[in-house]
Amino acid sequence: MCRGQRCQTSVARPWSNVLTIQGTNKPFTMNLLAEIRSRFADVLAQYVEDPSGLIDLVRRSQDAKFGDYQANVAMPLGKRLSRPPRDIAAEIVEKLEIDDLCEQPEVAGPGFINLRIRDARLVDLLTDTAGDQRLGVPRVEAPRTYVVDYSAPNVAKPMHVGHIRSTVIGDALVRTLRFLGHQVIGDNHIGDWGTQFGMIIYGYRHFLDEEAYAKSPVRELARLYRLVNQLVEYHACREKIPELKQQIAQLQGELEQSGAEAASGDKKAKKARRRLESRLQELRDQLREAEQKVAAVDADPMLAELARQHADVGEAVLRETARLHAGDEENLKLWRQFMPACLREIERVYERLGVKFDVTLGESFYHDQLPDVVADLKARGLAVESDGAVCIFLENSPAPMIIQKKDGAYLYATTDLATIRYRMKTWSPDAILYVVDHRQSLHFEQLFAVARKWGYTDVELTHVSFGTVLGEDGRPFKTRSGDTVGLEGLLDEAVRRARRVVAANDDAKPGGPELSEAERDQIAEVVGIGALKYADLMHNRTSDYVFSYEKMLNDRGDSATYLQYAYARVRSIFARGNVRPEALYEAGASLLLETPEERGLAMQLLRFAEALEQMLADYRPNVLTAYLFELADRYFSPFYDRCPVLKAENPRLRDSRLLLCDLTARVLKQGLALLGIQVVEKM
RNA sequence: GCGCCCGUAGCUCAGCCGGAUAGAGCAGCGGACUUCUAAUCCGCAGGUCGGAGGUUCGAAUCCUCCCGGGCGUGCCA
Repeated sequence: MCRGQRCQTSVARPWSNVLTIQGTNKPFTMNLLAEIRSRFADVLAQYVEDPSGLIDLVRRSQDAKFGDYQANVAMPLGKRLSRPPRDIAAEIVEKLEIDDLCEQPEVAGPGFINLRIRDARLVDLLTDTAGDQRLGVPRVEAPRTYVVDYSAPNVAKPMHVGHIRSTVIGDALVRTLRFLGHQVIGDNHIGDWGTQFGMIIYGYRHFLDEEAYAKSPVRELARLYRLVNQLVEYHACREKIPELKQQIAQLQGELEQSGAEAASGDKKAKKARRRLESRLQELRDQLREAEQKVAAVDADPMLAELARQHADVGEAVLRETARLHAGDEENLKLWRQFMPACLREIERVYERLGVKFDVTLGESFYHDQLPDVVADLKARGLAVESDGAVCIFLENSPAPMIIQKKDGAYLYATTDLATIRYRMKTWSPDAILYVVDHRQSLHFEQLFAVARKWGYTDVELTHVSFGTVLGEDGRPFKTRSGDTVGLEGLLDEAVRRARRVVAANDDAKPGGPELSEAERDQIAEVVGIGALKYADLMHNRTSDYVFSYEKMLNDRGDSATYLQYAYARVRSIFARGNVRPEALYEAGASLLLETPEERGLAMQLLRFAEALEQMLADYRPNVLTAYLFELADRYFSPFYDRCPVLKAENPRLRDSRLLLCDLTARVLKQGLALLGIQVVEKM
């Protein structure tokens, strides 16, 4: 495994067996918000039949001056019961049995109920949290079985930046679901049966450099893929260019005609004109791209000659692919020969990213099940032939789902259906999550609808969609020919930048550098990879993702680096003070929450479970990154700034603050771990 | 044409099944290192939440229309 992981060996361990919990015997795990909500549910049941809708209105307060939690239930109730909301609020407060947990609730404004957790309770709860390996995060009462379908690259093609999102988001979901006690099967549904193998097979037959292949099969296969792909594109582009030019000319003509109408000020004409213009621009971009690809080959005499000799390479590649699918022995043999190298290639990237799958069942795995899937759907009357293709027509769907082409070939819809059937039969999951970009939302809508009709009604099927990877120009990211931003290159760049910053920071330390070269390397790996992942996870996944080195490798502000640094600073307090966290617990250190900073930090630490629950409610890792950043920035920073730890006024206060430090470190570490991001003890 | 998504500070974004004064980061300005790591902290400035209506005690959030952008839409994945 990568070097980064070894950095953590001396990290604080949980020590739940050391701590004696005072005042309670129940095994402690508590989601504070959930507890408060359940108290309210009891009271609300007296007002409405089903309080579940109202219960969401019990939530965390935005501002400390409104207490820790607030219930906004009185206003809608007032409406429903035609009574003054403030009266209802007062009545609810009267009936509420929450005295053990909170101060006397206050009614404010139009009927807000503000709750402040009792300091003594806060101390108890946090003491329990400190003694808990799981940091107060309960295991779910009813564990579910999840299949998470993520990453899914096409093997035999180099992985690029577009693969980051699915991989990183999926990994975070898998880790977090598992931490909460669910059973999770992480499945990498790789593309291992597509046209790219036709390309490689063709390349292998015509352009193989045997010496290079013997030396590094992966590299040679990648070269063959790129070469054949370039030739195929060359011919395709050459064919397309006249067409494009004609379309452009035609559009220009239309545009000139529409000019007069638009000038008349008619709104519709103007709009139509704008649409024409943008379509024209699109075509021009396509033309420019095609011309560039052609020019790149023409400029290289060797390539140009190859292109001339292999004029029908596009057709030939499809033929090789079809032969593979038809079970041709020769091609199958080559496929089997290539696959291990291809798998090793992606595995190397996953290892570096620290991502592990439980199963890797790609398209090829389902290949021989496809005829039966189509036959079954036909037999049930779900699928019918139309224009020679086998289609499934759905209500409210703009197009049918095609599961077999008129030439007999299957499509990825077919594979996806076979995959659902296999997963249901094999694991009987309660939920299948597809971490796939949002451009495929129609496909999943149809897929899920068909699955329901097919009889799989008892499973949650969710498309965990995410935004498109955009280039710096704001256009959808595309690999420029010959200038691919490979994923590995990106990782290298991230680590290289991190290495520079690590070194600079270490050199600038007042007492002189503290890190060896090897340590610097380890830290750079953890920091670089962490920055990359965090940049992705911190955004709402539904937003488009603008690819930018600057942003992805951000090491300041709201970034993984900031959190890792916060962790290292906390840990350095223990190093500097020569304190083992375990010793605090053995000595029975207790908490004192006397300043707003200490209380605020304590409260935030207690909310870890809430953050995780909220993250999983919509499968949104950015909820957790936001929680962690808030913990470090809004709560820990002021504490660190104003509450001296090692130089606290007295030993009791010092120990209390050390406990807060330890908890902060553990929550940061655990939270980042759930995001697939590591920490280091020193940076 | 139809469908889905988006429009919030100069830039990048959070907040969106209605809640109290709309938040961060970056960039800008001003401060803080003989002090538990300055990859830091403290402070200042910055907004008609694309526009117009509507729903109501309350709208960035829900509804309608409009403007602007992206994506998808019968034989790619």
